[in-house]
Amino acid sequence: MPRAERERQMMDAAVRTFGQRGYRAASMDEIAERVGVSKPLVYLYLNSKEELFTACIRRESEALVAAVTAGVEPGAPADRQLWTGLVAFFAHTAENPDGWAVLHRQARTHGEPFAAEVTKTRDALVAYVTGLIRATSREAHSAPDLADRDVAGLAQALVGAAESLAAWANETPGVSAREAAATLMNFAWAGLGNLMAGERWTERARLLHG
Amino acid sequence: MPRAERERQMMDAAVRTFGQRGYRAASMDEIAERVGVSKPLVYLYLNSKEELFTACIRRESEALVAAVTAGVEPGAPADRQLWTGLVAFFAHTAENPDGWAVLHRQARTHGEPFAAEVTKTRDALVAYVTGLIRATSREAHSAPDLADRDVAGLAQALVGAAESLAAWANETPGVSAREAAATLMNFAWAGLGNLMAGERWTERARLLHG
Amino acid sequence: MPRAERERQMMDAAVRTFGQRGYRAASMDEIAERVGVSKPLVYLYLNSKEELFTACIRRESEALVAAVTAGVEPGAPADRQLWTGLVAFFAHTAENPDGWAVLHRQARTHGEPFAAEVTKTRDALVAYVTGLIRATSREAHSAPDLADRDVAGLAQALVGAAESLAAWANETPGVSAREAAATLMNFAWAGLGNLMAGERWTERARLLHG
Amino acid sequence: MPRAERERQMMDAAVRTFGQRGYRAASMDEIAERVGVSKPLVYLYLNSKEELFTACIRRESEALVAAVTAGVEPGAPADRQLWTGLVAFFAHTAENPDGWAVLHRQARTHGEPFAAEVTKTRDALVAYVTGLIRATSREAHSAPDLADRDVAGLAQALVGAAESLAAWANETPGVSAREAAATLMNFAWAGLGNLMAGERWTERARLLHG
DNA sequence: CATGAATGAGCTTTCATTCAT
DNA sequence: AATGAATGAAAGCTCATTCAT
Repeated sequence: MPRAERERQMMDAAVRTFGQRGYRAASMDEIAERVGVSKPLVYLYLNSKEELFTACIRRESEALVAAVTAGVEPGAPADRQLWTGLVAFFAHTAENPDGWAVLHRQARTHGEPFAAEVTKTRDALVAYVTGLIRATSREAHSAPDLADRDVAGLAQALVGAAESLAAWANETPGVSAREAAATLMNFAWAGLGNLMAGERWTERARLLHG
Repeated sequence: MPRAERERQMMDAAVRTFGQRGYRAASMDEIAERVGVSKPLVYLYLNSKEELFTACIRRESEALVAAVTAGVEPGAPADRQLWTGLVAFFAHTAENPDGWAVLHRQARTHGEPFAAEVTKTRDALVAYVTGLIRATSREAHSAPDLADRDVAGLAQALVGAAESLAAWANETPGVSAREAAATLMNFAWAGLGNLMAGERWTERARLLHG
Repeated sequence: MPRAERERQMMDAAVRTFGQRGYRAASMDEIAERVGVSKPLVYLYLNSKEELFTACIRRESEALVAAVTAGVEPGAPADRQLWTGLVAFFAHTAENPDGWAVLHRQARTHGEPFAAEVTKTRDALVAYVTGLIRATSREAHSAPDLADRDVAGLAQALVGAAESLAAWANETPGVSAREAAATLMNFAWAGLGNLMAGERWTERARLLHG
Repeated sequence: MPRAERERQMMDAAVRTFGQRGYRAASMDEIAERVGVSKPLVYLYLNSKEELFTACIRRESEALVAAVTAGVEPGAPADRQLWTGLVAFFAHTAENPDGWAVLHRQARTHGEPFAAEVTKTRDALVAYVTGLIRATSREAHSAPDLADRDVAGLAQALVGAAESLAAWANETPGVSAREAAATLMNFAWAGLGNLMAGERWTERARLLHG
């Protein structure tokens, strides 16, 4: 069997094992056994557990970014971009639960150098969402400028909500990617719109019944 | 030194160690050393690594719920309850980063029986938020009823956004609990309000520029 | 509580624990707990696990020898002495299964210095049986003298048979001490008698149908 | 070195170590060191201390049964079968003192699941002896039938006597297997013969001088 | 392209034993 | 007469990693 194919098999097995057991609890024995090869071959191709895990993180990061990117129409309005991006995101996490577990749970839980690796990807997604919010802000030019930190916080909130909904959608039978995306759009978009319009919730005057 | 105090010290050390290293990577040696006692004493008092971790999860869960509960005025309107609850939540996670790491990251990452333990607490918080959304829905009685699953998804999104913002606030210097809470209220409340009013974002007719 | 009484309680608990678990598997914790006292008290009174076990062996040895001795009429004929001694032996082992387990199983299994301790007692019993056989030999003075080693072997066989029957009687419901003793007398006595009479089993000419 | 041979070496070392020290006191370190390999290799091949001990018991059981079986002529008269079986038994235990210690002492002393394992083998031997006694009873058809329990007791006594003589022969220099077997035959056979003939020792009328 | 054989280092856990009171 | 607090030492077991082929 050619090396490239073997490596792919190994990464597949590693993603499943790391995703289900975690970095520490996963054993190289189990990974080798899942592939049906001997452990030395795994070491020959992928050098060490740490490198293997890092490679998994990188591969799954790239796959996630590629999936989301493929789902987005570059020139479309911001809310359309967000919508299609979210649908792609939820579809991808639903199809790759172990890969998503590696990125969202395991990599961030097991310290350096893994956390840094996945943080890069997450920051890229947050930056993309930040850009969408800024773009909206420019489109609705009547609005007062949002401070950088506000935008950053909003993007974090949106991405966190998406992550939470991804887990919820995977656990709840029958929730489709579109449904999860719709839930998030309904939840988020009006809030963003109001912010653009300069309306804010405050302790004194509450927006809803104000 | 009396047993009760030693046990508290041990739990403190355990929360720090588990929070920073993860369940598997944390060693009983390190925990004992942090307390300044020998390992057998840790086992004498807390029985096993698994029980110790479970005890940490339980203690931190109770502390978190207690902090949020203490921050909420029971009779207040839903948005006020959400606001004060969020401030309490962000304040607590900021003051107890390791406890929060144990709950949010480690416990959910290391499989059963730990995940079940923390899921109970998270489900309780989600249920509380669900209740707030339902209460809002009743207050704005003009609105059509939201389906159960919609409410559940919204609550998941809100809790996920809060979790994400907690991490962000802890990493970003100078972000206070009130600021994090305000970001989330602004993000979320108008969206909820629109939903109550029967307005939804759809692919065809977009709310924002509609 | 007076020391003597406490020591007796401790020995009782130790005999039960050692008898059931073995020397290594028995823990001082368990023994102390069975008595309902703290471990330091056990050490204060009995010094160490090794001394405690040795004390158990000695106490149970003495109790066994005392029971058998009490069952024997000194002036009686050899077979009568054997009979009453066996009945006493089987009765004692049935009433003190843990003590018997300490002597027969545990002490001989766990090396020096314990094996030596119990060997002394067993050798005394073997010597006593040897004496009975010699006495019989003198009574039946028509017989040719038995070699020392022959007598020693016979005594070993008899004692081993008794030990085996003790275990069998304890495991088999409804087997009384008298029944066990009768089985052994029937098994052994005629063989001894024939030996006294100079008749031996040989490969060529078999006694039974000879 | 090929695995099969290493495993044999390990079992040899384990039998020696367990036989001399007992199950609990034997350490995997010592066993590994005796073989001249590292501990992990022992675990890789034999899984655990418990499995290793069980494997030792089984191997030694089979070896013992094989030795005795090989020594017996199937069609021969009962006393001849007993004689040759005993010679084989004493020869085997003399050649394998550690294996015999594992079976006779250690396995029966350290509770389940080991006791059950060796009990199976011992019961098989007892059953074989029981068969011999029954066969004798049939050959001497003039005798009244012996009750099942009587036969069982006799077989236990005979096997116990053999076990005791095995230890004695191993400790006493110069006692051959044939000599030990002769001692036991002389001791036992006449007793059995008398029983077949319906003569029993009783408290009142003693056979010997009757 | 691939593996059988092997290990150093580290982990959780247990236990006999002591000290201060 | 008695104990709560504490530990040094060792055991069973696992795992990432390598060497020789």
